[in-house]
Amino acid sequence: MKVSELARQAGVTAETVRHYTREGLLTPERHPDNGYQLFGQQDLARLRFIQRARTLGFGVAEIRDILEHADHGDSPCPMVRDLLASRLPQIRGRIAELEALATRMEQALAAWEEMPDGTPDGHSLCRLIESFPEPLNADVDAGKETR
Amino acid sequence: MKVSELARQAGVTAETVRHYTREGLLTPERHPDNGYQLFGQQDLARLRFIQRARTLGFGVAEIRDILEHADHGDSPCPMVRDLLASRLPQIRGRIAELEALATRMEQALAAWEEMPDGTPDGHSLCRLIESFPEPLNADVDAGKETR
DNA sequence: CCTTGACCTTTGGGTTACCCAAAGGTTTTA
DNA sequence: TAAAACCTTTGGGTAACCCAAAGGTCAAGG
Repeated sequence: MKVSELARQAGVTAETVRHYTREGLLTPERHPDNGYQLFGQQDLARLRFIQRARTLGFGVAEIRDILEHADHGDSPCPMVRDLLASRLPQIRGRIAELEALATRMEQALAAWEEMPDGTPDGHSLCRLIESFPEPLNADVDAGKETR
Repeated sequence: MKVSELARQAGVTAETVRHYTREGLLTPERHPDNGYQLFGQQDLARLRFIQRARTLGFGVAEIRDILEHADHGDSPCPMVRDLLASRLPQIRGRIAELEALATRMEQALAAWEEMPDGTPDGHSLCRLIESFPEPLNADVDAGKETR
């Protein structure tokens, strides 16, 4: 099957399939005449594996490593477990950060009630923001997600 | 003061200051002789404002808009509140996703106990991952953070 | 006075997981 | 047979910085 067909069967976009192919997670054959990429059932299984792994928080590069191990006949499971174990606390930490962020946002919105808009006067831009505790030189990137 | 001085006083890297300057959040003067960027107390206040705003989840582009409003004498507060209000549910949603991710990871680690490593055999790469429910064509990007 | 080391500048590339547009070849279908 | 639908590769964009390179500037010590 061709790119779009595989993509549809797995429920992803053709671009995503091409991306995984570029990254070496999928290695389709080429139709000798037109150069089209040809995928088989194996590739579909692989792609579904990739999706599950993504669901578990693995990155594309990590999944490539896992697949390469498996392709070499080595069990990737120990690696998988280690990655999972080391990543989990990071995720928990991230959750705590976002929780704190949400709390700060709620506080700001609540404070809004009893705070006038006030045109910026050179001393203040927006008290809503300025009345917050200083980041105090710590890790200040709690906001903004890539997704 | 120069870049590094400002950066140190605010507790960020010089690169970050340069980044904000490139993005137009900071507009230092230039020393006529050597072209060095010169920042004043105002810039320090501005940078601290930026830090607080980042803490509240605002993006650099948004902060630039906020600053521009203020610079034009308009109160940015209404904008700030709207941004906060619209972003909050997204953050909550993100937290729920990560919570689900952490739970899946814990399930996987727990399942590890009673599952042999098993060399990949063509039918299975790593049951630890494969025994998970299919993403079922939904939004499959719950993992991986940029930070 | 001059050398070093610390600091400044700009430019350009990397990070993550894709998305999207463009230009051009192929296949399918009406 | 011509248009619609799909394929290919290349290159640029996203968010918020980090880092290296090449080269100019400045403060202090010998």
